[in-house]
Amino acid sequence: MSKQPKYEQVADALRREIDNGTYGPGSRLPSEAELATRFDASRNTVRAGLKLLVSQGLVTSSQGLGYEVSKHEVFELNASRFENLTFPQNGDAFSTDVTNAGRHPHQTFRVELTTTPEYVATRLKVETGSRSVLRFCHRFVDNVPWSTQATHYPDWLLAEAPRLAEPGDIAEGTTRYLASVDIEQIGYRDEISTRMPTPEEARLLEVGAGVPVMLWTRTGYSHDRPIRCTITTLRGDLNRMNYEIGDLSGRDGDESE
Amino acid sequence: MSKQPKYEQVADALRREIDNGTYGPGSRLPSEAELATRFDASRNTVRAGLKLLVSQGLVTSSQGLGYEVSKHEVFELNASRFENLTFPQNGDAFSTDVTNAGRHPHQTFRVELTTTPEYVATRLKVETGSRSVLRFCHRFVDNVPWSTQATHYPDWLLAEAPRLAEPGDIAEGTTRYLASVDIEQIGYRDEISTRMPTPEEARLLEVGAGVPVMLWTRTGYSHDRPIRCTITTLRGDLNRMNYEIGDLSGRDGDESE
DNA sequence: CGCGCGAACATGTACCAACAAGTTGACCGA
DNA sequence: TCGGTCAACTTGTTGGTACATGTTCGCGCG
Repeated sequence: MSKQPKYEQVADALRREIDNGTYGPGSRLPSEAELATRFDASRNTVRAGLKLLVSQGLVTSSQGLGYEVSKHEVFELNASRFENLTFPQNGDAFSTDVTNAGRHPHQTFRVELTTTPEYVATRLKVETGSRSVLRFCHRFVDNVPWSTQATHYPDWLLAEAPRLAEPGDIAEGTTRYLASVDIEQIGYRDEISTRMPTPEEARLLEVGAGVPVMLWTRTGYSHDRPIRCTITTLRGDLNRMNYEIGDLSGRDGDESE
Repeated sequence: MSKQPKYEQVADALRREIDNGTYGPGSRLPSEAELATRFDASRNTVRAGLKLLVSQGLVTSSQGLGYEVSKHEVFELNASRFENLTFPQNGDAFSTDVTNAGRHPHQTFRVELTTTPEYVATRLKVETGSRSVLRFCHRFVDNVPWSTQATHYPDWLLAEAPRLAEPGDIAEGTTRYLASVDIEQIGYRDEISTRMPTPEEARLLEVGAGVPVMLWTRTGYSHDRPIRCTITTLRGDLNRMNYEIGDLSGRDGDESE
């Protein structure tokens, strides 16, 4: 019956104990040495089992401290609400949302002129190799890295909206600014995918092994062509995206009664 | 300068060679022994480096065969199109979409009466512990596991739509059937999150380490209350979700000219 | 009192060895 | 020719050792 490798048995036993609350979120697991004794296994074998749990995002490890059971607080992103169509995800909206949730927002901001990456060029319908303005944002909540956001604007747009290329925030928000020069975003297309972070992403978002990232690409359209492409990279363990479509009058029945 | 651990150097070197095409998608990496010689490291160290790449989803390993560079073919899910509101993701739609993409669809199907899980009960606004009909679907494309889908219908709905509890497919699709008994889905709320698969999910979807799953929950509403809750578990490496919101007439400008 | 150093303990890295188990292909016999 | 066996390769599992490095805490010295 012991066809299952020993390190998997270790992982399964610990997973069960995490699930049933023996080790709650935030609590520390016994040390590798203790587990080795308990399971009558070598330290290497126990480490293999723990590595499994780490790669599944259940626990994290830190040198000198031990293994800690992960806790996930999920932040909800309402991606389809009308506010987001008119004022999509500008820095102000982020700060407001986070503050409303009783948390402390923080972000760093940077503007560059770059050659358009192919992924973005396809979506903006501009030539690969053409230039675009990149407005990049690195966001934190309570000093925990939360997401990065890179918005590209095609260079033809600069003739009409030169302030996009200026460094620093646009106080009224980019969408409102664009509307003020008669460029209105009247629709968008979202693409959502997930994968493990690249080393660069792992560094920016400070995620360890076992935490995937969610990639959210929003391409915004004016009446006749794409005007922006925003790529948001979110920590998968901290975010959930919501879309509400159609008539949801029956949604909050228990609250409205 | 060699502060970086050797196994990371191995991983980085191989990652670079995968990125620049030295090892293309589907090709095999040199064996652990060869890499050990090349990097002047022990087999264990090389294995640690390879494990990193595996956990990042870049390569897969199989006993007796070696390491293979992953290839990702992404399947697009259009989640916000109107068809999906009226006929959301029934088996027929899945088969049609996949066949249109020139692939071979396949699915197994099962109907159960279960106690409603808390996650679902919250969304259906029924009491935890109440019963619901679970219609479960395990889907394959070209015999590769693609997704699982579990749709729960609250038990009060059975009085009006008894066929939901019958085993086997509903030929015209569940949404159309519900409409025929005057229960129309007029809106829905989608929630999307991502995480590493549980062992159970890894088994059903045949994903190895390094491939996250995407969780897609759709709660459908009639005019006055939730009528269904669908939880779809998708292989993260094979799927991308799309939402189109607002007016996208400018989207396909190059095609319509 | 406070500061620093070090002991004790945690995980991280790196190596070695041996055997288990899956895959492939060559070889040999019927 | 066909079929089976086996050698030679692959990765998987498990044990061991040693030392590096990060963290905590208490002891002792200034």
